[in-house]
Amino acid sequence: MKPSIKEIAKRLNIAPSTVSRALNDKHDISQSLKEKVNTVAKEIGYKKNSIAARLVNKKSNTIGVFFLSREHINNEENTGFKYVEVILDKIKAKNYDLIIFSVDSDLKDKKKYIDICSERQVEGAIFIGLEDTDENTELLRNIEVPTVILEKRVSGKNISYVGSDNEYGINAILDHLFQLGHKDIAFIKGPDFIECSKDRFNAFYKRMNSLNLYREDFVKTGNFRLKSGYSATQELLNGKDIPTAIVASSDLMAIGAMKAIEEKGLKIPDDISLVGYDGFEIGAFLSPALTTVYQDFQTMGIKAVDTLFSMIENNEESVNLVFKPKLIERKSTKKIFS
Amino acid sequence: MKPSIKEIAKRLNIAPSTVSRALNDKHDISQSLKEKVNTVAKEIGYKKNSIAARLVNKKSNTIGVFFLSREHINNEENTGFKYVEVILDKIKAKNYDLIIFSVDSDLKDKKKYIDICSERQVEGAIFIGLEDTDENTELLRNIEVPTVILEKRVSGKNISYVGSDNEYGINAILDHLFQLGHKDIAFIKGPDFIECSKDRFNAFYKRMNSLNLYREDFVKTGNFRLKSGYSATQELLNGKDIPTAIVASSDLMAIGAMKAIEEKGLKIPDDISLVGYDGFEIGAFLSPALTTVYQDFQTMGIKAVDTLFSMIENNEESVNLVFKPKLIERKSTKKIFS
DNA sequence: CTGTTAGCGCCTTCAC
DNA sequence: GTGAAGGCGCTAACAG
Repeated sequence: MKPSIKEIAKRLNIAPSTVSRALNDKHDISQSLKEKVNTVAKEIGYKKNSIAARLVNKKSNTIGVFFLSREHINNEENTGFKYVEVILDKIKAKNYDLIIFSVDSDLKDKKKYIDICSERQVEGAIFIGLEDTDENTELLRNIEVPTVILEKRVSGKNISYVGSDNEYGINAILDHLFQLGHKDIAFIKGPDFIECSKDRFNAFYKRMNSLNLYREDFVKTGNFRLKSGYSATQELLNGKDIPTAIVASSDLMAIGAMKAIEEKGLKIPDDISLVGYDGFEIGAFLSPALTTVYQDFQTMGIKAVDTLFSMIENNEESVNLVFKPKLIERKSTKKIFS
Repeated sequence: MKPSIKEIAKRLNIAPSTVSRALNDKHDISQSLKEKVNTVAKEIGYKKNSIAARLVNKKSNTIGVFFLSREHINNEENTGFKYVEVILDKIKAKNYDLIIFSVDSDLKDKKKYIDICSERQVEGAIFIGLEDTDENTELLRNIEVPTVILEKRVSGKNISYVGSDNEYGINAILDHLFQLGHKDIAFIKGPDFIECSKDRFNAFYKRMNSLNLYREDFVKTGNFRLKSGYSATQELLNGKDIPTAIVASSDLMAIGAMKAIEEKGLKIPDDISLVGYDGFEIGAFLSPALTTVYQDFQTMGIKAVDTLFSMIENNEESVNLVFKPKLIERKSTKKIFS
């Protein structure tokens, strides 16, 4: 049996409530008593039962982090982890606990996200990797606790959105390529069930089509993973015509593309230009160093938590935060001869 | 006010305890009542307060995951995330909640890990990235809840260890290099406060020294990150003698090394052989594809959770699980002319 | 300053 | 089958 507050009370012949107040360092307790209490507490190895405290305080001090879409995109290749990292630190810094929910059983239980939040009494929720196809999305709109959804626009009274301007990013890439004289530009899409992935393709389509440059045979679909970029590029290079530039909607797919291009005996950027998306640090170390669009996941994660807490603590309204990514020109793109 | 069990009881004119039993699908409640209760529960949007339930059940249903050492090694470069991923899924599949603790405030609060576990009433703990320098380690030995520590050997009644045989891995690399005729082998160490990092270096030292091949000027220290591999290699290549092979104790450092080697105008593997460590998928896509030692983080994570639950649920004793990594020969190593 | 009382929301005896 | 009572460990409100 773990020692409780009562045990301390008994030993000191005082009331449990007094012990509680002493332990919580309340003003109305004498210094000497506090010391005595703390001494005994240490002696018998007392540790507060935070579950009990949370029950009476009606405050769970917990944020629920939903880390989804990992059955489709995993580990090294999941940008979600980039958020998780800072989110973790920020939330802990606020002295909140953070409980992570994942697809696996939580979803297979057919538990609605919104119910999970209720049961666990979380005070706020953050969603990473919510997919378009997720049937749970509709229900989410009515969530009662402050919520931030990353990279997917879901409207709701308590829901804030933090995301990146994908159209801006794609246009930055295209501006760059156009400037270098490219017209035959291929695109490696990400999966359709991911909003940012669709956004990127749509931006590409819109711009290219408006310039009468869009060609369907220059579009292949991957899944953000290395291998898929590799195979998509193989298809591309085995087509009738070969593009002068390839835009991959993730850095990892771009790295896959590099391999396919190299195997085909082509040189980057001399024979073909290549652009990635995400701005992973590793891109700078490749040869050639990868031109890409940098997304500041760190800042976005921090802002997500800040937003969440201003909703929780200051009752502020939900907001939409859209960050502009930034083109990083490196060595994988080059002016075309024509 | 969220609806409670009492509310349902009132509406149905029955006792709260009956509602509780109905909701928990106990045997001694009539089917018809159960249905009625569930209907009303749904109507008024009742959600169990798991905090209250946990208090009376004296079961937190929670595993604490301590994800440390992230201030030193972050995001893309932290292999810890590879564990987190599977651990997350496995624990959720067991229907446990998982609360993540991180360095930041948890540690700066000067809270001992062991106290955090007590307060949160976690039923088990997993440590990822525990550093050698962590003053908390000593205290950990006496932890009362079943605990698994990854990649660091800490002995204690309730502590299991899951790790990788680093000496085996390094020897596999050296065997491979010796077979290719290399003798002037350089080593890029990881940081000293990480046990596996030290293990790898020690294994290197031991073997090389026993063969009278060890040279101090062929050893540089990095921090597992890309950049550090890059700079370490620069130093190496600017030395008086140049090694014929470089072993980096992480894939990421090896990738940094590649860049430095290339910049120096040297070719891999013709001028210099390079070996990584970890077996990141990306290594296969580099040019040349990176020879490395593969560690099955996935399996190790799974085993860690399995071990934890056999301690928790079946009261089994703590164990030490050591996995053998596997050399993957790719294109960055080559026979030497001499 | 400290003790008494009551209750957070739920679940488990023990009656009936 | 169902109801009543009590308590998990802690804290807030009110006395004194």
